[in-house]
Amino acid sequence: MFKDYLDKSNFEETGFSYTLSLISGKYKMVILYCLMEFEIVRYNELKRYIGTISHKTLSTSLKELEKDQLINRKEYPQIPPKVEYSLSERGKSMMEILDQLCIWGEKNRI
Amino acid sequence: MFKDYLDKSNFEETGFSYTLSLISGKYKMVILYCLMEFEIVRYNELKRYIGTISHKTLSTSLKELEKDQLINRKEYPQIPPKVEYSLSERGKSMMEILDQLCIWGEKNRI
DNA sequence: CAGTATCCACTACGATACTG
DNA sequence: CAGTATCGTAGTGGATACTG
Repeated sequence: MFKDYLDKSNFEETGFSYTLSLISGKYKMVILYCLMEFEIVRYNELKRYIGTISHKTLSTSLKELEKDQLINRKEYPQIPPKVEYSLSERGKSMMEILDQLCIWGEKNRI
Repeated sequence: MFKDYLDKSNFEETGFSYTLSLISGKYKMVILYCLMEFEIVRYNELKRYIGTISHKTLSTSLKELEKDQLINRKEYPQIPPKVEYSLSERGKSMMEILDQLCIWGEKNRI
């Protein structure tokens, strides 16, 4: 799979680079991780859970994750507003792969 | 594995975060990838192959990859200098996992 | 050949205030 | 509650020149 890079002579076009681009950013993986654990989470719950994240970063990260179809956003038209975030099926399938990285990291930490 | 995060309440401490930290940076994966394909590569070969990378980035990336023991650096004491880089066994084992991400990316590109 | 050193530019992110 | 807008900062990478 990696050797596709050679043929294309452009790393940006590989599936690997594409996958990484989906999770780049300081908090995207943390967000995905929270959604995996809690399944359905509201905006402020997420903010409280992660703690150190700013509104701006949480907001833009969620928008990008939604655009990349890794998460679902469900908005309830009511006052006060209520929005629930959850992993999409696509997001879940990616998380399965990423879990392997976690295992490697645990085993191979120096 | 991911749920270790919950127990630790600190994403930075997870194996996942650790693994990502090893490959963070614009070109580290590209370098690792080149070493996987060509096996033994000299500094300027690497530079020529990657093309867009600057000396500074290539130099610091190689140093960090070496420090993290993902690559080997072999220096021949001669004039002009000759240095060969290659994947370590540890590096190879990580690349096997990362290849999965490549496959996912190819299958799931939108 | 295999790097360092220096300076500059860009962007990601944080803090804070404001809004429907 | 669930965001957006604005401003400021810090770290990452690029261009270029220099060296053993």
